[in-house]
Amino acid sequence: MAGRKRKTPLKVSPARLKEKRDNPHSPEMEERRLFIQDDPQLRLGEEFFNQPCLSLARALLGKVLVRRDEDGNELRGRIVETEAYPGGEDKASHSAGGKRTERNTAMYMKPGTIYVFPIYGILLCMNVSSEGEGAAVLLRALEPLQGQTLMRRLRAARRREGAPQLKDKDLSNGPAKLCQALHILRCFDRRDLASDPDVWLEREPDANPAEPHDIVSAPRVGIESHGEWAKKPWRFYLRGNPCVSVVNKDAERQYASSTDNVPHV
DNA sequence: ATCGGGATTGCCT
DNA sequence: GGCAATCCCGATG
Repeated sequence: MAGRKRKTPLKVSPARLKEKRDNPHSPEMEERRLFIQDDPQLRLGEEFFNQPCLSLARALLGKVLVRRDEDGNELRGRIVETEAYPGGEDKASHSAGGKRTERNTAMYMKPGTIYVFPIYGILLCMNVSSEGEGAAVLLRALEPLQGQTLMRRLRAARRREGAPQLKDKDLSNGPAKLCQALHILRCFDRRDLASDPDVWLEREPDANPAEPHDIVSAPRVGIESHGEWAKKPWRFYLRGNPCVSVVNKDAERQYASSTDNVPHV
């Protein structure tokens, strides 16, 4: 497929965009989808992943995770929420204290390596290794961009028969949900995002450097038992995005916007 | 060989 | 908001 480029970015007010996102069949969403094409220029290479854990966790926000299945269908979701697990002293990390096991091997592999681990029996979570010994970033939520119909089918497998259809924003708003929606499997563990044919990352097709992301940083979720480490504000998400799994109002009050989290008043 | 717990989800009240 | 589901992994004996 030839890489068709959009001439002018789609301009929609945030409130309007939120409304549109909830409707997968709105003209805006259809148009957005049409402009998404397989374009090698967009794929992120190994240099992108080679940065410190917290830095990578922020840099991943807005990037597009792409999954190409065996029939050539491409599923796309924009990363809207991540968590950093730098390892070392961090008790919440699978690599705490430099611990190495069969399961967490991928955390020690080169930046850009995928770490997939099973949780609660049936579910999976996906991480991306960063620079640093045993450091990785957990992907927690995506905003579906392409392939919503297939995502809905993949997600329906675990749900009660006759349950109402999932809204777009509920397809991948959680770490295990995004693995289901993009058909990320256990066998993807230890694969390289920079070179794998089935899964990769792309830049935002119409990112505007003049408008940096409004990033909220908050404590990570689901690790309350790890004392002081549970308080570190190492979860990052795009403020106001409807696909974020858990909104932290305290964190949003405490910090003004932007990419640097300068305390506000 | 056994045992305890987990970076969650979905359904029920 | 509560709570069961579900099983693999890693630690321990």
